[in-house]
Amino acid sequence: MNLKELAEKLGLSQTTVSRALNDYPEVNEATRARIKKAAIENFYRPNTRAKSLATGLSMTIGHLIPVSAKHEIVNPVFADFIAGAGETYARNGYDMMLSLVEDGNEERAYRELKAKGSVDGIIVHSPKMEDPRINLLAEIGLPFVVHGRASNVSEDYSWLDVNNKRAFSRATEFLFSLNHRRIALINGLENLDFAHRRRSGYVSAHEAAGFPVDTQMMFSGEMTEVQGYLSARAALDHSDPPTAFLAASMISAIGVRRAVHERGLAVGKDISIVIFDDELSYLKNGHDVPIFTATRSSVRYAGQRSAEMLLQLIKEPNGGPLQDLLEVDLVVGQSSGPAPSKG
Amino acid sequence: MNLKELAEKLGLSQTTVSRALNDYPEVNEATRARIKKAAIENFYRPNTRAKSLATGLSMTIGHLIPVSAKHEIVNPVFADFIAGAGETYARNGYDMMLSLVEDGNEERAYRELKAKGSVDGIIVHSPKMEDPRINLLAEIGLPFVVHGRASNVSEDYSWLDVNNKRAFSRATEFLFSLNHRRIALINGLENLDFAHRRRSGYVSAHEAAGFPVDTQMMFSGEMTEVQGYLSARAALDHSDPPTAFLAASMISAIGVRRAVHERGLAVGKDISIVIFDDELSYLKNGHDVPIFTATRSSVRYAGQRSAEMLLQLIKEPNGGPLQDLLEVDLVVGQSSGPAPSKG
DNA sequence: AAATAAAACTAAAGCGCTTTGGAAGACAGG
DNA sequence: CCTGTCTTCCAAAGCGCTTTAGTTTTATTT
Repeated sequence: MNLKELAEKLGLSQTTVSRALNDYPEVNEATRARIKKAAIENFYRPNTRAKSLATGLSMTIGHLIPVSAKHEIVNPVFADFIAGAGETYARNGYDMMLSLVEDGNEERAYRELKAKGSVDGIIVHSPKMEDPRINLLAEIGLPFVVHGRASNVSEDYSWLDVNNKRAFSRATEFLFSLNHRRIALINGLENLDFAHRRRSGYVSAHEAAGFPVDTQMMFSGEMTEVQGYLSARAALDHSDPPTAFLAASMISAIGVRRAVHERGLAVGKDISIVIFDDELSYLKNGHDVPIFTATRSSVRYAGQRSAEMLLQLIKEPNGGPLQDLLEVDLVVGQSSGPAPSKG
Repeated sequence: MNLKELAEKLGLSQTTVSRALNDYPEVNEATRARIKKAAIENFYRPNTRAKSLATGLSMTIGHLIPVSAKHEIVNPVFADFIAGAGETYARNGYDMMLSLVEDGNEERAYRELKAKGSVDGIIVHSPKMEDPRINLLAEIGLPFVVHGRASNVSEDYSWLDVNNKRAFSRATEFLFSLNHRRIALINGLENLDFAHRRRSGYVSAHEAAGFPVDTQMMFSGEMTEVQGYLSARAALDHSDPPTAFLAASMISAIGVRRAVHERGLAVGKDISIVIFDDELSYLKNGHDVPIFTATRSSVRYAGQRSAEMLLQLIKEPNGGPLQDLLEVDLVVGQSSGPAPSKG
């Protein structure tokens, strides 16, 4: 059933029917009611493509997921972020389009999206430190919100980020307060902006406290279980091993824990672990008592907020860049304790 | 730059330009070359909405993710499945649309998708045991492929599934061969079809071997770490505790391992764990030696294959239902060993 | 009752593409 | 030179909607 058929059925013009359904004022309330009733009864839904062509709005948001050809990893926080964003889109009548973009193809992909008119706005995932995509998108003229930030970008742009630096300095300070002095950092890939900020939080806490940082205790890689495991093993193999680990995600930490157990060490006693917890729905940090002591911030909420910001930006393109910095909670769990006294 | 402008620039009609770009024969090769060159130089991309309206094809595949309002969990295998499917779509010029559909809203959501004309086909995720969506989709008349199967469905439909039953009977038999007789099953939600099949594999292996099954050793729930942990704890609390666990996913198994460690038991020695491994990119089952003994099947590949099948189905709607049953590998890792002798 | 304003409706254009149905030109055969 | 056949191009319709510009009907005022 399309508009024409519905209009004929009602003995009205397409114009009136369209206006009635879109709540324009110039239509009698009685006829509007009649039209809406008929629309429901006939399960009429305007064809999105036609509507989109007529209005110039696609009512679709694009999510561009960078995939590196080398390490084909899908960021695990992605699923929960999408779930959050998806809720917001659904509530506002927007669709969500996903594109996997290979490293190096980004510019073409973004320009194409604009040229093809398939989205009204974009969420940028996993920004790199100096991410060319941001200047590019500003140039292209598509509204966008970055999940995270990029460090050395000239443009003023819209973003939603977690205060990664503060999260990691707090976590580091917390471990200091338990007398840990040798803390291994299991970080994400440090060409990604968030990992860079986390590292800087870790470093600045050391500097503020006057404790030395040892680059040999700083590990960086994909945030996988295996990477966490391998890094932790390397750290524990060091002649002066750490008494604590600071892990960038629940997943890395699971790898760390595996390495620690393998050595016959007890988590929370011999070795403390503090993590950054994105509150992934399938990897919750325990049910009552947190498994890991953590700085916590819901990535699902981040998805929701980012989506809201983007829709706002689409509605008011000159509303200026929107920015939101989420603070983390520090929750104390079973994985941290005072540093074992030497000897 | 749209078609009209490009045509004017070239001093040709829209018809000719359109035909040249779409490789229709009735255009001189010289002019075709000239047109294609100009298209590239001007970064011309046909507007998808207009094209879609004209052709009646949306060139978009819909993925409908069921989300239950109660347990807001996003299936973790989803990200990798999407990554696989996304590759295939990109290669074939298709876009991917994601919709989160709340339990109970499914019928409306699916009919809407058809009525709005926003997709050419659908991938159905997480089929329940008697999933009404399948008959519904057949009725609606949208091509679809189910990732998994539904058990009691009258229609003959297209699906791609892992041989879950065989995977779990093999895993069970493997544990039997190591003299385990008391094996706890940590399963997914058993109203989901795959979990049902896995259970039936576990049960049938017991029956074939003549060993009794104890429903108190069978656990079912969301496939989260916490659920794995809680189930394992309950199993170990039993007066006659298991010597082995069969876990439906890497994630559940991580929870199981946590519970086992908590009791001071050693995995692979006191307690064996065998898992079903979807080869999630961020939760690989070890790097050289597998962490867990596992039945293994790549969900990313499943995504790729499902997408290929769907595109095939769209191309040839009468190509009959396509079906593919993937077999698993059994890989032996560090988490399994002979059952400890009693006393 | 006529004049005016407001309300309720409609015809048709337009969004950017594809595609149908021709038309014009080139070329060959008789 | 005429006819017929290809080849190559084009004008215009159509996809299903929104929206502009305009018309008719109803209500309000004088």
